[in-house]
Amino acid sequence: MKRQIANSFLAVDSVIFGFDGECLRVLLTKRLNEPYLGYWSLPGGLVRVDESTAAAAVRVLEEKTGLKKVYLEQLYTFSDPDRDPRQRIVSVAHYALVRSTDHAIHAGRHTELADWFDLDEKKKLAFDHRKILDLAIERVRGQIRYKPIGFELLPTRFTLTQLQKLYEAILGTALDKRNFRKKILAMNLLEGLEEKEIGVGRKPAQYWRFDKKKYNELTQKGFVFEL
Amino acid sequence: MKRQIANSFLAVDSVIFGFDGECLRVLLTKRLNEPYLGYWSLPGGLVRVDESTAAAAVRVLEEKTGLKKVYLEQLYTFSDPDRDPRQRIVSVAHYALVRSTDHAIHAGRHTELADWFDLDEKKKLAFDHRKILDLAIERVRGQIRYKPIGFELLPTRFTLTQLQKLYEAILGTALDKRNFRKKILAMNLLEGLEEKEIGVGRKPAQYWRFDKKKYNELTQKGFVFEL
DNA sequence: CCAAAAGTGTTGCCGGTACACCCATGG
DNA sequence: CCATGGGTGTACCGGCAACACTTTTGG
Repeated sequence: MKRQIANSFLAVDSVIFGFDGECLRVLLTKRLNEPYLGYWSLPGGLVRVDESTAAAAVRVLEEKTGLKKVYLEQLYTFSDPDRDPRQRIVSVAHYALVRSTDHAIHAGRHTELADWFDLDEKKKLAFDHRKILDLAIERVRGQIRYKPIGFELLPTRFTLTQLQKLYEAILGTALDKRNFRKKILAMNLLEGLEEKEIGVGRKPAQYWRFDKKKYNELTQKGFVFEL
Repeated sequence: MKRQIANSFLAVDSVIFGFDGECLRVLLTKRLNEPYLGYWSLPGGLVRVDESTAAAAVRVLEEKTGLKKVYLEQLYTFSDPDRDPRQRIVSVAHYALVRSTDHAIHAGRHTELADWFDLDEKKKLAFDHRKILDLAIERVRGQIRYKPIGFELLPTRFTLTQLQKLYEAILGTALDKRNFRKKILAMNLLEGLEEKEIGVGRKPAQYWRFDKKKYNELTQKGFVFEL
């Protein structure tokens, strides 16, 4: 009954987060086969025999979205023997943070039907993917407070208002503009750029850039990011 | 060359922490076979075909130490194709916190050579187990601050000094006695017991108990443990 | 000149930290 | 009566939260 080809045991599934300026979103793909035909699911694939799961996640992500060099981290390994009705498949779930939700989806459309979904649209997903997604959300909520991962979701050049909107979207709370700016600028991790917004019918905002090098230096000296 | 029996792909390795009253320690087992014959290694074993990795970790832990019902959590999945020189084995690492280091080791001795080691004894371990151990230490250091996992390492009845010693051992810093007590007692999660120490040549200390039920209630209301 | 978002300082409060002495017991 | 660790209160300081108005641009 259980046709267990060695490497079909191990899979990766990725929770790919993007930010549209207002909401945090996840990239889902529509299943074209049984089981769960027609359901939305997390993009994933089998791990090859001589590939680490991290490498597999990177590969699958590029296959589905065309994106390379995204922030990718292991989330949790799901191993309930019944999580796939066909046969046992252990899945090492990862989560990814990508900039520019637009770019990702175009590349994905070539192969499969993929789309971005709002997080609070509590759609029913294939397999145990709802559980995986919920865990990923919880993880991102936890990490955003004390790791500067938010910048992975924004263009390299961003305004403080964009950054604040992002934090508000992820944490689900409103933040005070002045306090937010004070705190984030006090860390000295943002480099102010000369350029400003143009063509907006209002006072143009300054652009900023996250100084990853400085962050790494400070971290080694015991500094901890916290917002 | 690669004799890949299906379920031999997946293993669990456990980092089992105990506390001896002074230092945090790990339980290691001595390898009786090649490769790494004679090296110390994390206790581990293969995952059975219809068993989740969590179940496998619980089973292996009981086989090696005789302990049941310990605090056990998934840590990370290690999947470098070359991590085992014989063949590819993906390992889902867990970490466990056990009370009473004495009890654990006796049960273990029946089957294999096992012993507790001080954390800063940077012994060379088999496979990538040093990496796993280091990650586990980091994880415990991070979690002890905002999850009440410390109590899993102490007897159910403990003194505040024991608790403080534990925190100092894990965090690697000295803590102020008065501030420590104030903060932990202010959370209202410790229940003071009538009994006191006996037979010590000094003022006897009061015993306390961690009220897990109250913790769960508070947590649901948004309370977060933090020390 | 109007609409829209950008940008900017001060104050009160709470919580964290620093710090030293008396107490109860066994031997 | 001595040694040992148990147990307790206060004062200062810094960081966090609350809060409203002026500025700059495009249309």
